[in-house]
Amino acid sequence: MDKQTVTIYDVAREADVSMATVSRVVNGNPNVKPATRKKVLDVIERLDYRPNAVARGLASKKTTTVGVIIPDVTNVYFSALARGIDDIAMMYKYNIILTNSDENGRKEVQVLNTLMAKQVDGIVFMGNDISEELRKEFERAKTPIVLAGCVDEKGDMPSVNIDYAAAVEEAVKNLIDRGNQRVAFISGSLDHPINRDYRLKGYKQALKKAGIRYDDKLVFETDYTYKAGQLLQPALQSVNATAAIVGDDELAAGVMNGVTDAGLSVPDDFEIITSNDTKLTEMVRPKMSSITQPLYDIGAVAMRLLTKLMNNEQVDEKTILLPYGLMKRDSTN
Amino acid sequence: MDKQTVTIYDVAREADVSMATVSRVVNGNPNVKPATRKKVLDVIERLDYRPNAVARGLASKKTTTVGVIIPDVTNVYFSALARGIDDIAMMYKYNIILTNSDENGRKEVQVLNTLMAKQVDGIVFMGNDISEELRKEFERAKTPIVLAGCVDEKGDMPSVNIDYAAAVEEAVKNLIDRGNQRVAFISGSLDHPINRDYRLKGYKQALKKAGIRYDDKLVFETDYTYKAGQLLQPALQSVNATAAIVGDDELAAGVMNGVTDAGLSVPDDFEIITSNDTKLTEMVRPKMSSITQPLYDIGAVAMRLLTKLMNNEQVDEKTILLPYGLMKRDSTN
DNA sequence: CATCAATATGAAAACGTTTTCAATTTGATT
DNA sequence: AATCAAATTGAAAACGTTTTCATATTGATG
Repeated sequence: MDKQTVTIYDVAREADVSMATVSRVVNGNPNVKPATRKKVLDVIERLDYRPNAVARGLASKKTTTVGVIIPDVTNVYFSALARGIDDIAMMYKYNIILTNSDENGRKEVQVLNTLMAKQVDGIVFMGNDISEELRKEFERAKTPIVLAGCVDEKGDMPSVNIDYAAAVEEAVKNLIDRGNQRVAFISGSLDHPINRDYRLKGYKQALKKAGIRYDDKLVFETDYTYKAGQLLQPALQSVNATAAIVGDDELAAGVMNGVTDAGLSVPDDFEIITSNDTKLTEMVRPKMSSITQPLYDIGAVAMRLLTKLMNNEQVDEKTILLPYGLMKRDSTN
Repeated sequence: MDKQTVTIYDVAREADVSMATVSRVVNGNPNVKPATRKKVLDVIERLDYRPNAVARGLASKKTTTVGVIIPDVTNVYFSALARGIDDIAMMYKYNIILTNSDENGRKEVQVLNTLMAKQVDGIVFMGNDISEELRKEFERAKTPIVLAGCVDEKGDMPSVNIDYAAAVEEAVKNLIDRGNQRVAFISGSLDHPINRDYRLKGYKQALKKAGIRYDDKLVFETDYTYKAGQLLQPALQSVNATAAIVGDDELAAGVMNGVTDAGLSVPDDFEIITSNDTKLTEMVRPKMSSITQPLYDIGAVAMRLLTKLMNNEQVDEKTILLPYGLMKRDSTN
């Protein structure tokens, strides 16, 4: 009934060697005579011995597990990053402990502590904001942490992103160039640095270069949800917006459907550019033009960076910006 | 530089008690005199002691971690289940190690073994098929395993699903009742029991009850991808299908867009019912009618069931069927 | 064949907890 | 005051590895 586990000690006894030797062959240490290695391997096979990773973790102080804090796996943007993270993690023999934070500061702190208690070798953090409390926890953590799709206000943590300001600026310029004088800026909370310090900045910059006066009535701060976007239509109409740059694809889909459901035509009456280029952009009609981001790669590169940090390898640049683009689809002319 | 960790031993020394007592207060064991408890708690606070979960896992043979095998986090259907799993896991103080399997049998087996090596207390498995090899691994695992959104051919593993056959039958009947004589059946591989033994069976049953002859030209076996669905349009037209029951929402979105992009009208020329009721159904236009499944709940209930199994609690029913429904939206008349 | 360096091995000490069992203290009851 | 049960505590043995250090063993070299 009880799990009759076979331990390294059993193998050692059967193979008539010491535990140390078994450990060596299991870990591929070359200092083992081929004959001994074979003998041990045979016993391992015969006994169906599987090393206990927990014991290993205790002894070696390495768990080959990394923590991943994600706002919500259900969100296409984040799950794309998560996939990149997991693939690279697996490639380097790590597993990931995945936890949803709902962007809730308290939950984030708590989850971080659990992960540290579990002795993860590193952490990838995704989220739109880093609360002061969380930052403090990050600082006292001895474990390497990298941010993915998440900007660090103070700019000192390893991170992987695109240049959101430049991307938004380019997108907005694109809309203005086609004659849109009143371009709405729709994003999540402006408390989030990514929105306040990057996207909005790019937006303003584009207006400025085009000689258009900034009008804060055109700035919409909302939830990152489909529903929230859909409900925005009347407000957009009331400020005479003819186009919008939107910070999230689900949100953008909501905006677009709100607009079309109200009888307007996208892109003829209203143009939309969204920000994350998830597969959702291709599934809605019209297909949404978008800033393109290498989502999978952001996760993958973040994880790769983390492996280097965990290995104490020299890393040249801790703040990585990946290239972005602009993909024209059918929500713009 | 090296992590200067404070251990239970440090606390014991400072508080002038034994490790055993510290362990007791940390674990909320009631057999500790209040005064002692306070003394220990104070030292813990002062030293900022954090129990090492790995050591704890080794000593107690419990890791409070469960493994989750998922085909692809990026898939809305599965990520919805995953979210339910994680929430309940967290509620019961478990963490989840999440690994993508890509439905690749070899990878599944390998991942399962890694999870077992890491001594997870339980496993939730999602996937469309259980290969023979995998089944064998499942059987020799001493760890409880539950299937979520995944039918077990042999019917002996704990699982949480809906009654796919009945749901599909009802959906197809719905289409037939509105006059559709040629209803296409579009799903993923028919090698998967869920398609072959349940959905297709429900489909045939509905035809039979309506007195319509089964025509295998109307059965389309394809990938669960948007693209695959989109490319199906010519084939659908060539067999004069006027409606379809589709096994996956992304796939269905592809089918629908393929049809509309070809100039046909949904639902007037072609009706569609999809199967998973993910949020995607609301985002496309027309919105897709769907079999409704309590996705989040399937994950949640599966995890809850797992907690019972892990605790050796009595469970009355190991094969759980959750209620389904039919949601009429705009892809049907 | 003596010597020395390299190569293989093993003994035992970590790693940081939980848990068992016995010992001690406490408090209530005569 | 004596007794006994219950409540608290501590010592030490797990848990299953890795790793250090010393010891054998081997092979090459002069």
